[in-house]
Amino acid sequence: MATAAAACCAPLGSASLSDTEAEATARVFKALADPHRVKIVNLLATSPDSVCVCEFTEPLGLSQPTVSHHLKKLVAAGLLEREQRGTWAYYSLRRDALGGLAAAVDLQGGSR
Amino acid sequence: MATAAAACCAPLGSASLSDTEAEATARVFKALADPHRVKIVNLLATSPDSVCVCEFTEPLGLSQPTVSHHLKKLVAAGLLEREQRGTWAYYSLRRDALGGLAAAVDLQGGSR
DNA sequence: ATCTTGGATCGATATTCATCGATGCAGGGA
DNA sequence: TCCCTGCATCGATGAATATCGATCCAAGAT
Repeated sequence: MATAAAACCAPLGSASLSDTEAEATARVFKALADPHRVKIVNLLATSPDSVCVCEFTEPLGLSQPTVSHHLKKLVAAGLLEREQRGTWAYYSLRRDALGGLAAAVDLQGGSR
Repeated sequence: MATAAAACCAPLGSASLSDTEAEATARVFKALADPHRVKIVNLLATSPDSVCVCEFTEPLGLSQPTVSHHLKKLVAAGLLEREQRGTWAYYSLRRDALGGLAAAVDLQGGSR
């Protein structure tokens, strides 16, 4: 049985995916189905510390409300974590969730 | 360095993702950002042979044009392969592409 | 208390997308 | 040749989404 896959979504190679499982899996993919959100994840993946909202707007070339919108979607998908420090909001990558997604996509380890 | 990641898209953990790379990666995720397409991939992943279009409509509960629409998106993303056999069109899973995606998502192997 | 600043929410808008009926098209009989 | 069948494309429609300006709220600082 897979280990981290349950932390994210059902593996693509599982015997028979229920409609609910397919929806849950699609929801995680949908969170990553935007270039800006891919870049957010990439920025967080390459940063050792959490990053505050104000540091995203410039590399993304987006307004602050739009950045908040994308961050909210990634948090809702379980891929990011939010932490408030005084006036600032810091976001960090949930690397276990990303690992779970990788396991769910991998047909070799995730299912068979 | 990663091996199969290039066959799909740039890894999420790469040093610095360009806008073009982020778009390419998001495009693959977008192909899987639909419950019906997730189920199509799951059906193909659990089937040893390729599957013809007519076999998808019933388990998906979709009309034939809609199924063709989804299949076309998955082929365009490089995840499926199409083969014509007489009157029928058979689709199969490109398991190497899915493996490449898994490698791109995996922060351990894909980038570090 | 007032001002400033960071960030979330709201409202509006333009674009993308999923879905299906109708149609077109190619291949295989009869 | 004509019909039938499987599949792709077209056109239309309703829903979801990305984006931003304006606004609101909370937390410090003066």
